[in-house]
Amino acid sequence: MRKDLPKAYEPKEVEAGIYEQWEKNGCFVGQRDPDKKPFTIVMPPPNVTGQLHMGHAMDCTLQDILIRFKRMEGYAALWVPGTDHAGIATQIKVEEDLRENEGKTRYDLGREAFLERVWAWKEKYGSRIVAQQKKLGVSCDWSRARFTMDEGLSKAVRHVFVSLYDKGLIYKGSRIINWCPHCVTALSDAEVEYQDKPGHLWHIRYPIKGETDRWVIVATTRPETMLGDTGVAVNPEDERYTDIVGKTCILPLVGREMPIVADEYVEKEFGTGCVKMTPAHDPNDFEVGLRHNLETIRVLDDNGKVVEGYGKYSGMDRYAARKAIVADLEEGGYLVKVEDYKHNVGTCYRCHNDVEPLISAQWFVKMEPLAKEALRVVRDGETKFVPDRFSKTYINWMENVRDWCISRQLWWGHRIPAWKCADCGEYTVSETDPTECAHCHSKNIVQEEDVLDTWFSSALWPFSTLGWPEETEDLKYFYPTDVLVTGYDIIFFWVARMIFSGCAHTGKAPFHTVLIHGLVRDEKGRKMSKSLGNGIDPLVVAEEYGADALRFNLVTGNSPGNDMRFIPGRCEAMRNFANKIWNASRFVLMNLTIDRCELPEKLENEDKWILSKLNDLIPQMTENMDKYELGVAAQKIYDFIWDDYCDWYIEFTKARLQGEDPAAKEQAQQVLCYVLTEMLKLLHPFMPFITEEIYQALPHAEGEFLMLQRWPEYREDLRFPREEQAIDLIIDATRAVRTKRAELNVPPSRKAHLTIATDDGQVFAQGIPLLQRLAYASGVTVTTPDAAPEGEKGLIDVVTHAARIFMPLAELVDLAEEKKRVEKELAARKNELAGLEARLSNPNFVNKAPAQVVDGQRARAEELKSLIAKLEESAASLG
RNA sequence: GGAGGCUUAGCUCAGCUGGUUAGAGCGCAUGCUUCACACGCAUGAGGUCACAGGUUCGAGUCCUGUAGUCUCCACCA
Repeated sequence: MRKDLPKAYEPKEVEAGIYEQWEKNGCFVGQRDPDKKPFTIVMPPPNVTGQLHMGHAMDCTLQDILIRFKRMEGYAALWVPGTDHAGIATQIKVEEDLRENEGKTRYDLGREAFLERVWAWKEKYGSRIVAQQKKLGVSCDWSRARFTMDEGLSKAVRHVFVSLYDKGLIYKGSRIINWCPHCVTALSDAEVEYQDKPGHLWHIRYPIKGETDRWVIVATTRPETMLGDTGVAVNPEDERYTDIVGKTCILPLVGREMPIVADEYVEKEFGTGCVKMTPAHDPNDFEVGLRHNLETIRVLDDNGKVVEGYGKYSGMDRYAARKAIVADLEEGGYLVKVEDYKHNVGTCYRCHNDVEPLISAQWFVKMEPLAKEALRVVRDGETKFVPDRFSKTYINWMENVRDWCISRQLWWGHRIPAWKCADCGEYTVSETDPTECAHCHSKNIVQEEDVLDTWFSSALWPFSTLGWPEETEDLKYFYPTDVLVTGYDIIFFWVARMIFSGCAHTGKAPFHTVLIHGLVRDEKGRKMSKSLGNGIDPLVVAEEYGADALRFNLVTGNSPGNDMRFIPGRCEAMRNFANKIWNASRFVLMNLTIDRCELPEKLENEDKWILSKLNDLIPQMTENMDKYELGVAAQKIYDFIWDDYCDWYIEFTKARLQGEDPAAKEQAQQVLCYVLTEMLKLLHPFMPFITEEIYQALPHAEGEFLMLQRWPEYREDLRFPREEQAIDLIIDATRAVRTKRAELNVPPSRKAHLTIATDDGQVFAQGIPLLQRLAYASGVTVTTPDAAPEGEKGLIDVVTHAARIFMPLAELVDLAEEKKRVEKELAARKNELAGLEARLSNPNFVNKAPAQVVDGQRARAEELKSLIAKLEESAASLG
């Protein structure tokens, strides 16, 4: 047993070693056990090339707390970790690296060689995030770690693709999609971020064919797209334009003849009421175009440059083209006016360049049939969001969900398992690579170049990681999983897609609870971001204050689903808390002569007091944990350890520990040790390192780990309400004495004899050793109220509801001031009592309020009466 | 345009299904080398719980409205 703990807790010295011990002893491994209930969490897989940031730290901490709690509760707990290949993000990083260091593009290398580079990159950085997670103490089962592009997971992806395709739920179609010309790929709707940007509204004249000096004036924010205009639309109700509907106008600079059509989509009030139609580059125009048979002419290529066939504009970047076109329009007299105009522009969530809507052939998942079941499980409560409000967010999105564009023009990812036949033009979609066209048996087939959206594979994460589509033992035992913990920012990207995927492919919702947390912001409330440079590295914090302090900070002081500000000062407070526990334990160990921690036969009042309070705490914490109120539970154990155990109980035991009675000494040690051990268990999910370290120093069975101990349970035999009250009286008295002494500036060294006049003589008599130490008493006399040393010279008294306590400190007191103070207190108490009595005499209150509340108020009224009586006596004695 | 959050002590935030005297951490003030801890101990100051109504015996908590603030979704050229 180690007793020579250093004076201050040094997390750096212990954390790594403890983690290694846990890992070496297989503490994290999820064991299928038919006698136990499973509890499963799958970790949201971080980006394989990413760094651990504060958001991950919070996410991991919450999961670790849950899984450690459930493990201690006796569940067969499994936490599956892993990483995500993160298509665009990773590919961009490698491409950047390639450009910077070798001046090459991915095309210079070719697909195969480029992918080798990405895999190398993955190997290099993939392990970094794992190492970082370990520093935080995460207790996941590393033997089951998965990567989204593992063989097994890739099989699952392929299986799902084929199955959806066969059901007609995956199709390839030409649609307006969001295109990022910088990343050169399609984006799903969810990957577009809208930003308010200042721009202009250009009013342009389009001459009407066959008429002189007549034209329509259209307003646009994107003049360069006019090259692709194939019509002009007005509102059918708009009387200004009824006569021109059906006529033809001529596109300036290009000379194209285009119809003027009437469509409800156009709003009369906006701009001029005439809208140029560019079906190939605007989703709304595309829809209008379909209704009126407008041509679809693409004028921008994949890189955002004007396509061939437009003279000098061809080859220009879209912004250069805009400039040139506006200049030419002005010169030709077509430009009527330019207004400043602020509008919302879609930008790429990766590179933040403007998204270019354009028509393109992409693969889609048909969402409507899939959304149905995904909605049902949430509406019916089979899957619950915590906090509940996020289910509204989810339902609202799912009800309005649009088809999911799943193809990405990237190389890094799961390549779409579809082969196009050069002869018949049909697709062959298959789980194994086909050698011939399934339709015409031609050998002339080519696989699609594109890969799948990253989220296509993450959507399968809860079951693909457990071996699906194979019927593995893990899948049978651990699936469906229990809780999914993630930030609200990826409810649509990820949670929603896991839910419908789970329902569609396994027939079950993948988890019953989604625990949503907020973002971690900086001290000023700003999002932590690379560009702002305000990110705080969790590992730096863990290094300085300890992983436990960081974890505790991340789960307390905010409520679920709300963003939290990361205040470094709070970490310091949590570090101090860790140190407090450390020193309390050091105190216990220094005084420990026993080698087993069992409750003694004989218990003093103060022992019963702490045991009773601990006993109360247990079911409360368990309930909080069950309701995912982790911060509340953490706060409760914090308060118990600091306020009850350290501030009072340890002080209480000193009388015995430093006394002469060996039996009393041992008895105090046993209770100290017992309560400490139980506290460590309750704190362990939150602060795993320090609790384990201390546990290892305390008497315990050889080779056992705290993390595998059972979560404490409520014990009927440790309920001591009477003793709890008794000690509360002693604490009240102690406080009253201390307050008075502080008011009078009496130094602790100046002890004073206390005379306590009380009806609870026995309680106070038993408390004499405690009072002596804590209330700076040189001696204590307990008498009845009749025998109070009223009016005796040199005595001043303080009052609690149970006692008047006389101290020989009168010479320090300004009697007039003292009288004022007592009278002020008296007035306040009388006021309070009056309020209470009014309530208690109200039949409505007495009849309607729960008995418990009424009794409580009656008891308080009695207390007040008793206090007032004593205060009156005290005031009287002051003359 | 639609939805949701937030507004409680100087600062950052708790406050579960309405129920005694609204809490914490930090900061502040005063005192303390009390033999676990100055990363500490003791004591204290500091709040008309954004505002206005309503429901109720009782509202920081529930309802309605107002103001400020933040976020998400949709997006009109």
